[in-house]
Amino acid sequence: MTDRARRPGGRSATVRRRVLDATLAQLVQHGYDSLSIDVVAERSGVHRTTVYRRWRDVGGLLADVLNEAADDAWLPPDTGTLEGDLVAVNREICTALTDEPVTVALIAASFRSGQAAEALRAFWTERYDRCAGLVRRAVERGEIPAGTDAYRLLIAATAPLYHELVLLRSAADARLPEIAARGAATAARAGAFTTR
Amino acid sequence: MTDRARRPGGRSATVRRRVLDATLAQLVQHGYDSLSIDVVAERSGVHRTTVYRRWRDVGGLLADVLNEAADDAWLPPDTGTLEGDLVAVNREICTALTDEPVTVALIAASFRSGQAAEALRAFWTERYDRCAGLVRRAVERGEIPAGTDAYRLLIAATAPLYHELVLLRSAADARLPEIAARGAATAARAGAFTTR
DNA sequence: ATACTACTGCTACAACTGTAGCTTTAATGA
DNA sequence: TCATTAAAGCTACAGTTGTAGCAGTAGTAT
Repeated sequence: MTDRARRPGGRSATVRRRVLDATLAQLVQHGYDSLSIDVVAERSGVHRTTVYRRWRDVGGLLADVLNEAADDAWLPPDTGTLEGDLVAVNREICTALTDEPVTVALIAASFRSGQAAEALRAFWTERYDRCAGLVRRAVERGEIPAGTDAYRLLIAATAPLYHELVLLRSAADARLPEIAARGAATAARAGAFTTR
Repeated sequence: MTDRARRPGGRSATVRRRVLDATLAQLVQHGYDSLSIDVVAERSGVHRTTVYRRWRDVGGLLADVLNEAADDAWLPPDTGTLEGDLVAVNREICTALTDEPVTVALIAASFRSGQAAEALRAFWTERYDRCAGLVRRAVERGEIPAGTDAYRLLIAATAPLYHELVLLRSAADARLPEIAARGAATAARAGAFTTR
């Protein structure tokens, strides 16, 4: 890991690039079930044993893909109201869960790979941290009481989406983002997420 | 499946019993990662090929275990208030997710096995259906407006638990059931889950 | 009793997964 | 340019997973 930084254009770096590209391409084209070290190795032209050594399993591959993708400048939207912000965030989550295969694949992999579980946890923690500003703005506007626990509120707003789309696998209802956001915003206004 | 009913004490039935017992025992003792057709076959004394034929994969085994377990007389608690009922339900979910290995194992398996996914979906649908009575009582008491969508309310109350304990794998906070239930109940009282 | 049917047991095999040990190659630094 | 070193490539192998085809056996019906 540290060596890749020391030799940015070196062989290790190109190998990593080829392998991660192959992983994502395979995932997009043939789905999570088709992902295996052997397939990715073949597709990338990198030898099996090399992939096994550096990434250990499919979860490791996906974790690396996610770590790279997480390294962006994403910030939660600012629509002017708490509920509007939450709806916007939920719409993005909805898209990620229905259109992007990486997210669901990583959730699946997280049950079989410690690396994937850790990468996913880190990713979500970071995103929820960035969303804390959204809650702060709502407090400053006086929409919700000071002392509102940002994390609890954000979980309440987003968890129903994961529950329905990932665990229950219900048909994706387009109103889901609004309903979940409205519920959480309503509860927050009534002070249900204040810590003290 | 239908034949097992026709020959209740027959060889097929005893084979099924031995295999399901072995599956559950293995799961409890050594965890989900240790579950494989071969291990279960060895442990049950039933031949590998038989288990492969009848259950196909680990997801099939777990699905059968769950189907059997789901066939009980469970009813949601009646504490006299909506929030009390939701807290009680959440406490049960919390126990199931932290103490009982079957639930989490089935969630994990549901990403790799259609049978497991379907069994889980059916299980949850049934439980949410049974919980609808809890919402109806709250409406009759005048706690929440008529027209409240029971399913949405129940999802809002329970989803944060699954999100934190299964997906985020945060440390189990004992206050989680209360917080999630309070949020959903508060939103419901304010009419956030009414359909019309 | 006996034939019939459904299911289990058995053997063998093919494919996939993961690792060990060694050789070769490429990047680095003197 | 050349020695050093880290990482990639290669071969071979062991273990696991899943399947096909056939033989044997328990339950059912006449």
